[in-house]
Amino acid sequence: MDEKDMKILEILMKDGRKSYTEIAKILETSETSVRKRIKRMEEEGIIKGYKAEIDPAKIGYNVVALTGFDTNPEDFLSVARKLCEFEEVKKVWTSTGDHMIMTEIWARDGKELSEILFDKLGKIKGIKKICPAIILEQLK
Amino acid sequence: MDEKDMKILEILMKDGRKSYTEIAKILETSETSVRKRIKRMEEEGIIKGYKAEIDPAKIGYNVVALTGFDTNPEDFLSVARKLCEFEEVKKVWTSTGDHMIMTEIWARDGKELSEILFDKLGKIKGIKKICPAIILEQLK
DNA sequence: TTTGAAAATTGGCCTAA
DNA sequence: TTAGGCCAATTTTCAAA
Repeated sequence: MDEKDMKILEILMKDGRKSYTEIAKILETSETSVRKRIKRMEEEGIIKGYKAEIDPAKIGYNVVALTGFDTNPEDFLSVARKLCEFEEVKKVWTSTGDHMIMTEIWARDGKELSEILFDKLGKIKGIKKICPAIILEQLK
Repeated sequence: MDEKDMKILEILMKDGRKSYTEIAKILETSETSVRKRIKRMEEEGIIKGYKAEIDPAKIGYNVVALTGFDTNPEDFLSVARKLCEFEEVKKVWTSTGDHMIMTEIWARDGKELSEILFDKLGKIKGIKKICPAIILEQLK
């Protein structure tokens, strides 16, 4: 990890499809150098992958909620792992603060969110409290 | 937006660098069809962009915090916009729930997080309360 | 670092539904 | 009018020298 690696990452964080050639042009180096650095960073897990960013509302997911889950301490990890298995649950973090588990959940509308939270996820053993915060807008 | 578009999106959400050719092979269709659909979805803003996913800890950002901000109602939007300007603030959402503004903030260590939150961001006019939750692990 | 072949991208033009 | 087939030119990728 040097200066050059860092610059490559900055570029790829903004545009994950930028070609090796273009990156090389920006850094004033060779395509080979850039490619080998990226390959290495992928292998080392520095670059975990590449994702297309989708606008959920434009494909019918009009309700996205940051949702905290509180659990009994002993069920904490099993609940977190279980949450990962659901397609609707796009992100799962364990964290300090108000809630031990934080998630991002996509739903088509409020009714569907309610079903996901309270019918599907609410049945997971060990959950004591569900705290949804509906996202109004993603500014960044 | 039909079935085929949806399948393309699912693939690109998992691997944003997959080539048109490969996607076409998976869907058993032509490269042209895939390419034109992706172009259209990019133009319509369904696909907002492509991003490399970086492991923050592996590049020295050992402390990532989901941080809620409370503001006076009249300063709400200006604070949210201001937060977007900081390099350390990777994501900004406005939301219902406990906090009107939620963010994801990267720092090298606890000391740096403290400086970012209370020296830099804390000075933004209108902020009433800062509620950081340090991420222990991103499971999904 | 350079070189060259294979693969992917891109644009234009065309047809069919 | 739109989705997609076809072809040709260019660019990118990737491995070997």
